[in-house]
Amino acid sequence: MLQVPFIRDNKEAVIAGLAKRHFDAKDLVEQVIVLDEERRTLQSKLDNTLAESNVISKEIGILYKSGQGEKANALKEKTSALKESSKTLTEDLNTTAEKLQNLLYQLPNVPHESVPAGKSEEENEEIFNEGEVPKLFDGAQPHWELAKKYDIIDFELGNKISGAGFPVYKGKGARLQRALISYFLDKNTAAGYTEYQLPHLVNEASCYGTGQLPDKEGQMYHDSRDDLYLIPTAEVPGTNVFRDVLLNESDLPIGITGYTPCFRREAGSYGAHVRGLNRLHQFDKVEIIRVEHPENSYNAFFGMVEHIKSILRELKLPYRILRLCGGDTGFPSAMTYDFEVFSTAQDRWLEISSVSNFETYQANRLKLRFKNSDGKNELAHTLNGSALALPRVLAGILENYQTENGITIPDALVPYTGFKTIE
RNA sequence: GGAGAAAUGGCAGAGUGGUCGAAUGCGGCAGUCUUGAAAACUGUUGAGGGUCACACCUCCGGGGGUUCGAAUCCCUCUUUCUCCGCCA
Repeated sequence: MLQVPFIRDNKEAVIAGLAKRHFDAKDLVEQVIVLDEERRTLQSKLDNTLAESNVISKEIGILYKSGQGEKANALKEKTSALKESSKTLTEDLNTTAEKLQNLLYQLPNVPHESVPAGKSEEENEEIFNEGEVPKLFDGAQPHWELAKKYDIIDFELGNKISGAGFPVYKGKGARLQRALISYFLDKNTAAGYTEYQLPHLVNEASCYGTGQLPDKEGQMYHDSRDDLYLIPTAEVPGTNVFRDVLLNESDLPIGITGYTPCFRREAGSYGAHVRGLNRLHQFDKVEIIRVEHPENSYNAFFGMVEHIKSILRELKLPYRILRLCGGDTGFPSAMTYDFEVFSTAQDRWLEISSVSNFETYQANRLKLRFKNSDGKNELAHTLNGSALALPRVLAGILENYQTENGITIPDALVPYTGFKTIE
């Protein structure tokens, strides 16, 4: 959530910045400023009313103590009018504050100045590309065929047990999943991230904290009986570790990593691109999350990008990095880079990681602050990235490492799988 | 699931109707001392709104109520602890 004083002081810059998303913020921004003024006027009226009644209450106390009950009773009558007006003012204030809040929820983050304008994913820019696309033999297959051929993922069985989008991993497929999780976690902890095991169900406040609510309600599974949400990503419980937290400047930077399953309703998704592992209702992901000093957050961002590069390099997967344009950058993010692995058999790129700097946007909702060197409380910056999402990495491995005699396991994973091929 | 107790500042912990935004201790910050550090001593130190800055207002788990006045009394919800039951 953007901060009102920031909007007030940088009105034109905010509108111009959001225009890069093809988001017309002009009316919203105007309304925010008007409502905020209204809010402050009401607040100060209410404050004055309360101040007056506080003074009278004190007088009454003193009068009673000195035995002047009659005078005290006379004063009591004065307070009833004050009570009435403070009640009305409070109601007005709450209404105004709520309206303002709802407007603020509708404003996405202002993209970083380096983020190019653009409407959709077509305008994302490839900024890096590494790894060799293998020349596959004739008859190479997409991963869903390979999964069946080697009996390592059973989509039909998942259909029976749960429904579409809930695959069952079996034998070496299951082991490979577990290997990837351990491998990613080891890589992340070696890079300084602290491993966390986080809840897979979270409450409403946590969803507001990271911005899943109120916007993306329909994308999450919800247990209405206990009012809990299944996490769509470890970002939600992981970032809410820092909700309502006041840090010391010396605590920064903080990096945590965690493996969780992720649950997404994916309402509205359809078509050939959702086949196999490409899009699932339940999938596994290892996430990295950072809390940073505002001055260092972009260094940290590029550090995360380098870290993910090093993993993909070690797995020897062909990948590219996209700098997302304004229109494709997620609502709360100021800057996002996507990583995509090349799926040779499908002849297309698959997103496997997304690294974002949210600057203060999440921290403002979370109330995540640190005490800066002036002794003032200042909002921290939050960042996160996948390191990495499993299904499409698995798809990439299966497809790119296939041979006529089976699937070769990348060297870096062999210590984790305990086997070198799937045949 | 049943019974009881509790929830106060970064942490611990006093405070049962008015002068309490809240004693005290720890921690943090600044200083004295020291070559430096530690210890000791002195001072300082909650958050939000508001203001150029003050003033002022709000906040003692959340919400509601009683009262001229609530951390303190009442209702309710949530959470934690103890005991019992159940259980991976």
